[in-house]
Amino acid sequence: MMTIPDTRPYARALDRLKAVGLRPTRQRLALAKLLFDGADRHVSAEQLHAEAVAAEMRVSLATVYNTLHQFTAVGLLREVVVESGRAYFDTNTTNHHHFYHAEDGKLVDIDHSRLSVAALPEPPAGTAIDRVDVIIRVRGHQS
Amino acid sequence: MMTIPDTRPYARALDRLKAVGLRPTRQRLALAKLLFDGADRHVSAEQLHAEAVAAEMRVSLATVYNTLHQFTAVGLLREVVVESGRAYFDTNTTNHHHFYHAEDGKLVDIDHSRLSVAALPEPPAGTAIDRVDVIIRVRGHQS
DNA sequence: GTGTTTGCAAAGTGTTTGCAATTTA
DNA sequence: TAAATTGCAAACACTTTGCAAACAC
Repeated sequence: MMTIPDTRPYARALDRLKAVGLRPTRQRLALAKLLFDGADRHVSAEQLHAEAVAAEMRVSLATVYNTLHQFTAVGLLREVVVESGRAYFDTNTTNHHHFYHAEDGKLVDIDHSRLSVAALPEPPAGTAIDRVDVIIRVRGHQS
Repeated sequence: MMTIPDTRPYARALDRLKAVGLRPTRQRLALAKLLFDGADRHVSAEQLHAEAVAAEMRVSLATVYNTLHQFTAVGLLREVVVESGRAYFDTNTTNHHHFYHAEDGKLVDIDHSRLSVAALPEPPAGTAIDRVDVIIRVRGHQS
């Protein structure tokens, strides 16, 4: 089955923004396009900003931060914490987990169906489970 | 069964340092005492520094950072990443997991035996699993 | 027009580093 | 005395904020 290429380059990004009720500003459209047109991805603010600059989209780093947080707040992105000192955002907002390769800062999704966390213990008194994150830290093999 | 109180307040800390081959300086002894004399705990550098200052132990924040990393390097501590922007260190170095309560920054251990991660998927080509971290994020109930 | 969003530069947070002075073995 | 360790202050990396100008509706 083939996909017909979209002739209006920002159409998809526009739809996404409309769907969540965020004003489709030039900057938000540009970032949404980078993030959502294509396969799922994991980005840091600096990375995304660099890409936007490389693609001649004029966006400030402050706006990239704001936008990533707004997108996260409305459920378009999910924040992944793997390293203190750098925030990653994941375009895959379904229930899933991650491999993390610290040496090169790369994340790889693990579908929820491929890993099961059995028998969750009772949370501390007065609290309820919000979400379960599994991070499998990996390293380059040595044989 | 009762424990006889230790009359030499730094004896345990001293033994720990000797065991891993770190010079027992005044600062390291003080921090080891705060960390290891008592139940397992989770601390950030700022927290530990504040405690040391409160206990009249003269230690600079830079030394607290250095010491936490040295202790981690020799296996006396384990770093727990739950929040970008703040590093936590855990005195429990056994294989276990965590509840994390973001609102008050508190961690609670989950013994390895109380939670099982079944059927780990194959790591990406060229990598091997280093360690598996499960973080269960919790929030104060609303009924 | 009115309220929202942006970009800049400044401020903030947590952490690391260079190096002279101090301490340990 | 030689080598390791400390503390300070400066530097750092990443992130957030205040506010005037620009933009969307």
